[in-house]
Amino acid sequence: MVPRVISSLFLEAGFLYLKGGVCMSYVDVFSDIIAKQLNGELTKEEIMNVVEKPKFEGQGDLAFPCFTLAKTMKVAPHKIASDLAQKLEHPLFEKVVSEGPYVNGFLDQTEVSKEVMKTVLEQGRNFGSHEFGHDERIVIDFSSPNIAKPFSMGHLRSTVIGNAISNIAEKCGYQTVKVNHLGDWGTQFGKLIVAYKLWGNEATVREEPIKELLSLYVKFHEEVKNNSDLDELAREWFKKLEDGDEEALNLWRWFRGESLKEFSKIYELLNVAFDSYHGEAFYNDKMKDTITELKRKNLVTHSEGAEVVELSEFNMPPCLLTKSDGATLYATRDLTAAFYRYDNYKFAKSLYVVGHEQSLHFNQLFSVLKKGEYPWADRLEHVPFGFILKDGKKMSTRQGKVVLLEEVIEEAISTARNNIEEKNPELNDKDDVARMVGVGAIIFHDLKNDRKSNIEFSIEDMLRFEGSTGPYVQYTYARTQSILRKAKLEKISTETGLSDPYSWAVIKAIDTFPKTILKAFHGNDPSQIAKYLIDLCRDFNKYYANEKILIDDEGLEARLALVKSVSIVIEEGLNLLGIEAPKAM
RNA sequence: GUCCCGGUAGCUCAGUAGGAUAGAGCAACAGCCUUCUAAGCUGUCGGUCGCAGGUUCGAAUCCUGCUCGGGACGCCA
Repeated sequence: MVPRVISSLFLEAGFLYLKGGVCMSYVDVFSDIIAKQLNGELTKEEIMNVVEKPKFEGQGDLAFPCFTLAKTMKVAPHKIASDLAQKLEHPLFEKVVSEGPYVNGFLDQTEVSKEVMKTVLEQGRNFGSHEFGHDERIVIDFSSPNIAKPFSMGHLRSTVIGNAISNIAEKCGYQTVKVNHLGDWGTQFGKLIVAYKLWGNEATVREEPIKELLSLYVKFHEEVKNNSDLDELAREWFKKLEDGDEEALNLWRWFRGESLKEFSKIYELLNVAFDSYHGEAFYNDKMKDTITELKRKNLVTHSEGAEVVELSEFNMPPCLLTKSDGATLYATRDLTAAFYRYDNYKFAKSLYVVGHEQSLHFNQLFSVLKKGEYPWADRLEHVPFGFILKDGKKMSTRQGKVVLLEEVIEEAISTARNNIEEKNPELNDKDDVARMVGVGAIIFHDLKNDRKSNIEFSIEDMLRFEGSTGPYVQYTYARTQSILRKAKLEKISTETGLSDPYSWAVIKAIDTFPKTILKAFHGNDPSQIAKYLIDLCRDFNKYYANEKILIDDEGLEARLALVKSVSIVIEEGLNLLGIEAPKAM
């Protein structure tokens, strides 16, 4: 077995246990004592491979299935399990029993809970952090809205997914470069300039820039149906823009500035910041070099007046670099950006958080770089996500079918505000908390499901604050804070453990946090953390409902240690998703 | 036509290096606040895991075919 597999298994095991300076996992211990009884029938590693979590409550904490053993030993699996279980014992295990073909191990809850809480309280916010990133750089291209178009629900996905992936990467020891690759160049500006010159006027645009520019854009697409000359005109104006025509450039600068002002309001609400706003226009004067470079590598051929890179060996259509009129294309700009980013950041990974409808485009992009044999070509990765659908169909800017993110956020905040007035009118900082909760609801709603699946737009779902939602997690956090305030303890000791079934579920959940972060990182999948938080909160709320915490007895400190541990993990988990945790709500 | 996603409870979705009796939330119904925040907790109802084969001791999970929905497929981004 290769070392990487062993180390990943080791991390997967969870339950890290320190004794005598040797880091042991509970899976490790369990597998070890089984291996010793099997006299070489299976190695410890093979056993670790199949050890799993029992399916049902009351079946213990670790399970070893005996099916494969039954084959080689030619003995019925339940017989093997019961023989084996009788011989297994270890101080960390309260008992080991067989159930059908499984050997189930029960951990000593008092000892393990003490260990877990101690680790969390000592490490605090660093609990769950990893160091394998070694400060290498990951470039993340995300959000990337189009100038002169409204910030739609679709851009929200890229923004919150990219932001969360960035936080998770940092938690794993990487440095991140967050790039907002603004859609501030392209034929759409030709269209917009034409539309503005034909039907627009300055005063209206100044008053409500995004709204007016959008309606001009929509009008262009309506008119072009009856007048195909408009398309040609738009192409000409874009060409002028690329050639540095003053009138075109001035309009472009104006539209871009107004758009950025609007976007920054949204980023402020979402609490997202970028390291670079180099959009497509930034690469305008660098594209000649790209084409020269690709020609130097003999990659460029001519086809129907256009310059392309043939990709038939990758079973893909060719990648177009220039149109027959000489103007560049989307792919040219993305290639240029890839070169620029590698030269400037020497990234270990470069991610593109962009909708899955662009999968072909990115595959072409990566294939061009592979064909050019750039050694870093395989460090680029497309992180696709599904659409936000309206009535089962993709929303289209061209037809004006968009839902504006800012309006949705405002509505979420005011709903949160109403809830506060109703449920907790004495609360301080109502506006601030309402903002955290409203925005948290929207971000969580977007992140809780697999990013690849399409989402049917539903304002009702987004404004739901009960069940598997952001506010549910935030509420659970507020509960922990309320208890800790009332307890008035300066330092919580972890000299005693816990052994009731409700706290045990919480302890086991806390313990899987580091592993959940690994899973989220490797899959570029923030939903792992969202789902984890829901599970943790459910376990904690059950504990809260069934065990009285603030009783002055010998178990008080252990219970408070649990509450404190939970609060640390929830806060950190929410922050990784880009959500704030209110102290009260 | 080719390629890429997806089909699990009425709705929204978890669940894949194959494992025990398929899980949540919402909705519906029934309970729990003189006791740590009821944005919570508990219970009831609810499923031929799209269809058909195959591999296996064992398949929602792996393979093949089919079907349905969405998307992409040279001068848009």
